[in-house]
Amino acid sequence: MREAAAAESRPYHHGDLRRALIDAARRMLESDGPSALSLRAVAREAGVSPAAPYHHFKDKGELLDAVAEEGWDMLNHALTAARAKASGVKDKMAALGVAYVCFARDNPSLYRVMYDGSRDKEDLPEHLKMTNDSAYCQVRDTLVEAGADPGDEVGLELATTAAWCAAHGLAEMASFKQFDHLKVAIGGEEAFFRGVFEHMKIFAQDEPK
Amino acid sequence: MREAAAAESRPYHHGDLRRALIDAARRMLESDGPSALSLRAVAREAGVSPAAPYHHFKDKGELLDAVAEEGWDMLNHALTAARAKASGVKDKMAALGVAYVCFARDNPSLYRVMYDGSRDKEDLPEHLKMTNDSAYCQVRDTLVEAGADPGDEVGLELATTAAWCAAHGLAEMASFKQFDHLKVAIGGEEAFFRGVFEHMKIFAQDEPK
DNA sequence: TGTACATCAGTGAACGCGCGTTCACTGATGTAC
DNA sequence: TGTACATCAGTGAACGCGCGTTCACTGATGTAC
Repeated sequence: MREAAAAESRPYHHGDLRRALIDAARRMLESDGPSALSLRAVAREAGVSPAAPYHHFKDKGELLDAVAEEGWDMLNHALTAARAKASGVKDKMAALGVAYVCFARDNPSLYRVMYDGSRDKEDLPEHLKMTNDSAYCQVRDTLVEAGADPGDEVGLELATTAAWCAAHGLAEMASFKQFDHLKVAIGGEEAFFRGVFEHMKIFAQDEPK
Repeated sequence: MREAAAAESRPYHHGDLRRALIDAARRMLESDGPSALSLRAVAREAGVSPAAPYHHFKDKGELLDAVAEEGWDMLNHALTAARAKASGVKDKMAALGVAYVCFARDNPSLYRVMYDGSRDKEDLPEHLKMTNDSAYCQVRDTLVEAGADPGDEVGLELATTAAWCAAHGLAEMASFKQFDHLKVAIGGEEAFFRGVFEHMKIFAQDEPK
């Protein structure tokens, strides 16, 4: 229906099929989940023949990579916004954490594709650490602002990693029904996120109360 | 080869095909990854016709569930052992965390199947919370031993969730090459795990140093 | 103890399916002269 | 400004593949008498 209508009005040359394919992929992703993301289905959704994508992507993997990269960009922007909006230095880390988890909640399948792609390569995208406004660097810089010692490289990397792991862990867990009653008891989903982060000191041994 | 040999000596009735199928699945899982886990491939690996598994499992999902459940059992045992072995109360939480991450490192694909099954149902297995020696309960009880207030139900659940998320996050991250240099700098993988956990207080706001 | 028979747990062929990818093709576009 | 031609970006049919599942079947087992 939708595709047929698009096909009628579309000229032989699409204009920006690459863009259209990525958009189609993201649309399908959030409506049908990652397992429904076949190259053929994406072409179908974009109203184009199964062979057309090969003029823009070497193979299915390359399309997935493009989708994932857009996801990382979106995540960066979400964190930038959260960081800018947070009032005090003290609040910034929690704000980053909540923004991270909200991103995953709002784009669950995209989030999955981002990490699946990385897992296959056994490495996160390079630009995560290299680019200055990358998500990783924003967490690290915020930690420094909050008082972490920028001279202690290993310590800082560990802390950044710890924050990232915590956020990722919650991001993956938060969608389980198991926690619904907790969210209610606490007064909302964001409060739940903050509540979890507040307890993240539990593994610490060096600062007994 | 292997299957052929097995087929020669095997009688018409297998004896315990259910067990053999789960074993075959786990073998394939760790050698070829979760995406290679088709019902047909499992039957092949077990040296049996593609239709045979249907006498023991309703469908592919039921086999996967059985595999996942075995995974949860193994995780429970790993945590029990770690908890028993840890010397002081203070060390137990870290020991649990490290044991959790090591389990995921040693059984990466099984770990994946455990959570994938849960994600589809949007809920973790029921027995995770119900059974007394479940992984979840062990974390919770250890927190109480370490001084958490068992009367504050919500707080305790939050803390347990926080610990679980932290461990899960690290478990998924730890396999990325990105962290190899950190592991070296710190002096080993386990030290890296402990180092990350030690920084897990970073989201805390209520206890400024 | 022997036998008829129901039941259980396999077989192997077949079903339809959607997939990723390739191929020879053709319509549209842009550029050199 | 007009035209020949190379290049680009589509088409649609076809390839081989492995999948989950079903089916009619058969060999092995166990049980009632």
